[in-house]
Amino acid sequence: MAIAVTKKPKANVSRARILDAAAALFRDQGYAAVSLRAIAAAAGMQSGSVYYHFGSKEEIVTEVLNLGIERVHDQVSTTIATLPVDADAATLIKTGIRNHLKALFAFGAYTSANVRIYGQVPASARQGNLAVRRRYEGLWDDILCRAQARGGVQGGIDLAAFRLLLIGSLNATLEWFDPKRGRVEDLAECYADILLGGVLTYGGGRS
Amino acid sequence: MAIAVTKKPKANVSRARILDAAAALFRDQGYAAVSLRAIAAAAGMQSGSVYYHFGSKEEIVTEVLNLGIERVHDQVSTTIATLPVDADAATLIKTGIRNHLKALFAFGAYTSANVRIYGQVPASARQGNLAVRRRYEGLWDDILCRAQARGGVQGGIDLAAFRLLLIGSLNATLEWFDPKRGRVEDLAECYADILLGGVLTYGGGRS
DNA sequence: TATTCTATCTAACGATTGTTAGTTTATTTG
DNA sequence: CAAATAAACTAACAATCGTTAGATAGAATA
Repeated sequence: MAIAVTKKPKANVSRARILDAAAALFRDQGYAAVSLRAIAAAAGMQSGSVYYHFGSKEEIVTEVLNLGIERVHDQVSTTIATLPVDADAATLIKTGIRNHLKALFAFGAYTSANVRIYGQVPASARQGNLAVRRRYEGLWDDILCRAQARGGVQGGIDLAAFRLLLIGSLNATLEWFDPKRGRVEDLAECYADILLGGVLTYGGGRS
Repeated sequence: MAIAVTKKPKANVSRARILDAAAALFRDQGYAAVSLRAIAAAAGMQSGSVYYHFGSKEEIVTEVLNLGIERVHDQVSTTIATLPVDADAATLIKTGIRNHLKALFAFGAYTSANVRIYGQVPASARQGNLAVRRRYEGLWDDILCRAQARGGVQGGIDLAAFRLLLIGSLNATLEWFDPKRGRVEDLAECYADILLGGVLTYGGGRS
């Protein structure tokens, strides 16, 4: 009988195609401008068929929003976990920045859609995204807190404000940086240099 | 006869009401989600009447986009101009940051709308906003270049990247900062401290 | 006062929206 | 092979969309 593990294999493929199509369309045109017919067409099916996989347009956008954040969360969380326990503040924050940016552009459709349409999605979809959002903010709070505990952060720095500045500036790169015209690693290095220079105590000692 | 300067006084009032209403609605719901009927209702008229003042929905959004940037431009440009010619790098950049944020929240509907919907507006509206955008980027390039000439900027800093990081992080505050719960001046101080500490040569010398 | 212009309203147009119901074709299971 | 389930299709629904045309008030002008 082989191993009957994968249930409904074809449905999962179609589901993924719908989500991919929706994410790309939402990113480019916004939530309301994208019709279910456009999503269905981009996924290679008729509009009615989409309702076999999702209950409503709202359900689709909620899943797109969640996937956008979860994929960045996983990438940052995983790579931070590989660092030695005594990693210094600069290494911690730099690793977070590099992998946030990497995930941002690797899953561009979902992450761009999230950044762009979050503010204009139905309230219930925003509500459905809140927990995942909070969880990612918590991950960064942990990273920054750990960096501070290692003694590498300036005294007067408001960690919550720094987290907002950091994530805000990283997400804004989606609006101008083209990964085909430059390496994401270089972008990360550049941003980390600027941001860390203002936060790390031992970043001083310049002329 | 008095001075017959102001032509069509009532039309200008209605025009402004339409733009105000449109900016707030675009900010909250995105471009496509806002109907002309909703704009008209918020401006206190019927949908057909809007077409007396604007030729199309696209024309409205183009003007909203332009006003959003122009008002920030004017505020920053004006305040920078009042600085002494020998103002140092920190003063220059800090003044830019403070007044960018002040204008951002003073004209919240227009500036938020600009930041949020620029990526999902018809191509022609984006095209109509390009010149104003470029002009504001040029203003910041001038400020940063002048700061560098005054000798206050670290050697390795990529000024173009810094400008993108700076404006990106400032605009992102629209998504979380509430001017009713905190002073914009304090926000500016906090952001300037973090951002400048990483760019200014004389920002070093910490423990 | 008669006329013209300004600013608005009303009513309708074809197109498109999210969604649903019923049907048909593949695929899996017994 | 037969029965059952999965996954798609077609066609239509009421509602709403941007936009237009023509009518109608009020204000300014002559």
